[in-house]
Amino acid sequence: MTVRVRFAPSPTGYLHIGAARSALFNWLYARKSGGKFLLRIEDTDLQRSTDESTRSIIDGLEWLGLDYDEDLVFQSDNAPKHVAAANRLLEEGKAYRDFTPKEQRADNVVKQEVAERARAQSLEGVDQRSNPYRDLPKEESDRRAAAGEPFAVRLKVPAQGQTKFDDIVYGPQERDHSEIEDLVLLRSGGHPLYNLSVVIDDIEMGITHVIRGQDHLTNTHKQILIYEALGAEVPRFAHLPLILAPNKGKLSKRKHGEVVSLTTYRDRGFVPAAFRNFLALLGWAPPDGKEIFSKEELVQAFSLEGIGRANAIFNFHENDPRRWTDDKALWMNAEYIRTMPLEQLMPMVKAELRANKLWREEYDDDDRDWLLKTIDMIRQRFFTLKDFSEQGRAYFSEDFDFEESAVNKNLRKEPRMRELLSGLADRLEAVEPFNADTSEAALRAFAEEAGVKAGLLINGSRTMLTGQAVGPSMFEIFDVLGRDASVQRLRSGVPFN
RNA sequence: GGCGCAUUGGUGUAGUCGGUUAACACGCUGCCCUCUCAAGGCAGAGAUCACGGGUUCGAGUCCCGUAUGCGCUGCCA
Repeated sequence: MTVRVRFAPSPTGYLHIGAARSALFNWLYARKSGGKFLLRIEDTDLQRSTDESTRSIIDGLEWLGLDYDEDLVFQSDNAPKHVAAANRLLEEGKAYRDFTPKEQRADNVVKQEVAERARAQSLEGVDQRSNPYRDLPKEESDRRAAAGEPFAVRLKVPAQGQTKFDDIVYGPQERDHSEIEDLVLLRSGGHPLYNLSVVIDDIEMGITHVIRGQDHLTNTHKQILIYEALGAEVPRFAHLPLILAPNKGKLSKRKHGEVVSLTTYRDRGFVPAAFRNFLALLGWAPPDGKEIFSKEELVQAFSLEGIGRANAIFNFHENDPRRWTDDKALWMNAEYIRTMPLEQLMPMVKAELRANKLWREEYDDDDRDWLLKTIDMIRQRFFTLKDFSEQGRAYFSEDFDFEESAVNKNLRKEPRMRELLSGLADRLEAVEPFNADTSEAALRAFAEEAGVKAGLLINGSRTMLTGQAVGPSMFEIFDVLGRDASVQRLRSGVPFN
């Protein structure tokens, strides 16, 4: 049997990182087992679904490198099949029409209301099979329907027994039928509801393994009931632990903002492979404790058995811009940026520079070697791709900013600094050839003659040339920037004004 | 309220059939390197394995209970 799995997001907003991880795990399992990874957009909630959201889901998957097989499926296209299935169950007496007038609920208070009603019911000991229409004679039901009376269609859950399944992650699960209400399959407008739709679509698509968030663990029993009523084969289930906010609460856009959106990571300079790698490690661990994985290695190492059961906390710091997302994610990204093959990094750097008008066409031919050398030098201390155009700006443009603290520390403290640097510029101008070694020799000699520590000139030069107090070795900067730019920047009085 | 699931240092995780000082990574501290900052190397702080019982010669590992968190309990998905 070939494995067929799917990622089935509802297009009601950005792609949540938790959803992205579900997609990843499904994809990994499919690739690992030589199966198919399918994508289905669950747009049955037409009010809330948007094309834009669908677009962002597809973009997000592409960014993460998760390619899907076969055609994209829109759940709404299958609505007729869902209705047909419900009608079949109705015909077979496995479902019934509920003529109870529909209750209107405001979406924002529904959680609370539902919980309260459930509490009240459990206190009163309400029987889940007590719906008066459950055993309405077929003739009467047909007659009332034909007369145009509105009704919902509910599944006739057996009064006795229980549903069981063996979750690949959470182990054996069972639930008594008495705890499950006769769930609604079709609402009174005739629209199919989630639990029906997923099941029909999963059957239709030949899904063999359902890998999804743990929030569906208890829903699974209802869905199994539908599979059974339909006489369909029940797939295997693997539920994933949830990703929680630092306060152990639900990670939501409303509360936590952009950190939960996958596109944020793309827009803020993450390398897709790095984020994918980070996501894989949230709730899953390989047997050998390895942490850095290429896509292929990840596929190779992945197994459903390695998935943990406890929810994971996504540990970001809301009020600290430097730690705006999980430390480990940031570290992982930096690790990728400084160690990945340069050829793979370059297209991303090019896009970043281009977006900030720092790209020059010569970088593709005449200055290619210079660019590679420069990128290789500065990438060592960068955390995101953004750094190439921000912290790295001085390497690509004469128009860069001086950090106030750097200027104070490295330039203003020494009153003679301006003349010293100007003197250094004179020396560098005479150096032949001009490179890291010769510029170092020249600077050290000049420092000795002037009676100052080399470090003073080195740090001063760094700030003059890059606007910053930190960065690569000064002599490598001289080498990369070249004689002309170096000398010119040393003489510019800009930061002193 | 009911039902379900979970609980190992700040975070992510490892801990096989129960067996000496609970492991790794991120983060944190210090030292080395050094022109700065990283990286790298070294050292270190931080966990009575949620709590309470029990089984056992011995429990993070098995059993029961409690607490806490999360999920479900909807004509939302």
